[in-house]
Amino acid sequence: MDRGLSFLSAPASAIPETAKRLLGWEVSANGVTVRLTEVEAYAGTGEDAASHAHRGPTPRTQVMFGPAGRAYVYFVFGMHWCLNVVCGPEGEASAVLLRAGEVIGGVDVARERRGDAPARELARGPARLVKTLGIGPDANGTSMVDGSGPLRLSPPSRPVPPDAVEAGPRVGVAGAHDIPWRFWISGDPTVSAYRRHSPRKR
DNA sequence: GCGACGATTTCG
DNA sequence: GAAATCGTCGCT
Repeated sequence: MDRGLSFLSAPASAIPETAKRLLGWEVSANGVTVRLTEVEAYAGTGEDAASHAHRGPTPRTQVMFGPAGRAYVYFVFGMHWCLNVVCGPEGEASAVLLRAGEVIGGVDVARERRGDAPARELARGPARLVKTLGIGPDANGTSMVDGSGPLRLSPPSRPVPPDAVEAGPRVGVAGAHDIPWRFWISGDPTVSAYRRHSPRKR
């Protein structure tokens, strides 16, 4: 893996650092380019109660155990899709959830998919980001780094200074509130709002 | 086979 | 605050 992407394959224990380094990277698909402003790190089996891979591999999480640089796309709440970049060595599950970004290319195309929304809200939230990119379940398991799939991950046009990165608890997770594995660019208007997990009513 | 529960968004 | 809406996974 070239183009400065080798850090994606770092050991799963380094997943928070890997997530941080993805801020400012650009994701392109179907005519839209998004600059990542908010991400979350998820570790593998037994290490992270909030990770889909926490209890070991399942049919859904198979791709998380594969090589780094592939897309892990999952369905949530009966209506939304979310996109992760699979990280770590093959066999170890870890991934970075792409939570939000700034649309820096193809704003008109993004608007067609998202409807009339302020520019900063086009990719503000993981499901909105997926919709803006025009991808879906077909992208699950495809490479984001070799051009063979609809997605392409590229280095930042502008670097993000390390001191511009803030960290906090992940959004909407049921447990592991003590783990500050959500990272975002400080003060960026495209970063989504923090919401704590809300249990369903009986 | 069944049922509880989401790494969310949108509307009221 | 609460609904919408359905695939997944563990088994109450």
